[in-house]
Amino acid sequence: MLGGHDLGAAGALLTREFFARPALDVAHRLLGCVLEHQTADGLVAVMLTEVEAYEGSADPASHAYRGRTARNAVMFGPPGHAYVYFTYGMHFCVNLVCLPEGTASAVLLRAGRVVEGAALAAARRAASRNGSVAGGAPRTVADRELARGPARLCQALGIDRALDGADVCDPASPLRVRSARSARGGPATPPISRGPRVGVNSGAQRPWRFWLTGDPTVSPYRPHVPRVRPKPVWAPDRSDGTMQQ
DNA sequence: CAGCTGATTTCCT
DNA sequence: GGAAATCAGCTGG
Repeated sequence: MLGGHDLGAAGALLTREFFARPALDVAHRLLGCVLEHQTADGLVAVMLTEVEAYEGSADPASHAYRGRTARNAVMFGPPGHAYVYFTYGMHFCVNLVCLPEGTASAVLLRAGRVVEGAALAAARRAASRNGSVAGGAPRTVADRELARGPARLCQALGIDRALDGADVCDPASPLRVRSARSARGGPATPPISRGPRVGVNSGAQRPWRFWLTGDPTVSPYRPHVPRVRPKPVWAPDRSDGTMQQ
């Protein structure tokens, strides 16, 4: 939707105060809010449908559990900034920092519904697949799959480490968050479900994942499963008893 | 749909 | 050196 005039229901930017509270509090309030990223290619916006709260020093599943590092430094900074990290050698995930400077809680943005820039989002998602499709029909990405999962959400929005530390409360920032549209004939508070966080080991019993009940863009739940030994084999005996690696 | 596996690199013990 | 806040492709039921 292009903003012609009087989008009365268009959400205002979330304030610093909104984020200056515990992550558990911020998490469920973020559901229904809109994350948007403006780039030279255009604007992509998603309505958040799934989030997870991470406490800092008190939460063994948090990246900040063992203190400040180069990677997680932004989490210890002021609220309302994006903490973007790189994982599994290929994926980015984005969090929004909570609580005052000095503490390190944050909310992981796990999924959303694309509400603007769907064509650009789909192009980014498809491009990450194969770059160019030779001869065959390009695989299309279903609308509901565009931002279904934390790494997919970052792909659809074009988020990477360059946005680590971005202030999402600043109107001049390329990455911003708008409040949920107030009820205009709709329910003021949609039904929210909660359950254990995805893919975490320590602290898996804490039900700190929140999502919009029944929303098709919410990612499927996967419990944490440690991978088995990757290389049980070694080079045949060469009589010197040495092994590679 | 459930389940398994490879990809790929950064960070920390 | 190993695990990681993941995803896509493939197999089999």
